[in-house]
Amino acid sequence: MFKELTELYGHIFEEELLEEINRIGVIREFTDGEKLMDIGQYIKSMPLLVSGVIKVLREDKGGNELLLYFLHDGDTCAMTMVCCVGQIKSEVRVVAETDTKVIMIPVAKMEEWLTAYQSWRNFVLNTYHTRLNELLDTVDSIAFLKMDERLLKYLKDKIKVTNSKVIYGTHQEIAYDLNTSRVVVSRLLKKLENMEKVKLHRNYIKVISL
DNA sequence: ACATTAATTGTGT
DNA sequence: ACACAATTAATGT
Repeated sequence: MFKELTELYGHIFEEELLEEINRIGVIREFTDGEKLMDIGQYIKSMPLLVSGVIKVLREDKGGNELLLYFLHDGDTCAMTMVCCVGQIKSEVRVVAETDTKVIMIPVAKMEEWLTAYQSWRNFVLNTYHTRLNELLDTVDSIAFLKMDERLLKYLKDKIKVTNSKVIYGTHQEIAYDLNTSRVVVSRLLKKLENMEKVKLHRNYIKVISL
């Protein structure tokens, strides 16, 4: 675990802190589709992503899900940090998008480090900042973009976080993330295929260019 | 290898 | 949005 730790976070945290994370943190693995945390839950530890992709979702009264943003290695959940400090219930659902490995840090420690380590404080503030920007981005996209543009953004994001030109999953799953119907997604994807931007297959999509 | 079935994707209204 | 058609993958024989 220490090797992965230094590779990912070595440039951000000082030696001393890395060692403490190594000592305190617990590795946990989640498989595709597994929930790391759900709406209404209290949070007792915060995850540091080591590998894989996680998505953060919001749910409306009707049970419809909406994708807020993706997280990948080197990220952590900004919501978690706020929630655990205030002992507040989670407002979001967090689901493993691919098989994922995380380091769990107990709340108490993460608060302690906040005052003890400059680099930790910066890290927390930084991720909070970038997450907020991501969030504003998706707010914009929902408010101002039409479905076809939202889908495009979704595909781009997914390529970025997974580092792969191939997107696995069904049209239905994409529809859930975007909170629309499967038919709409299928039609738009078909258009993109005709424009030679993607190649469609059952259960996966190859991206040619966006 | 073939037939059957289930799941995913495509299309017209 | 719905219904149905077409296609593909998975499974059993």
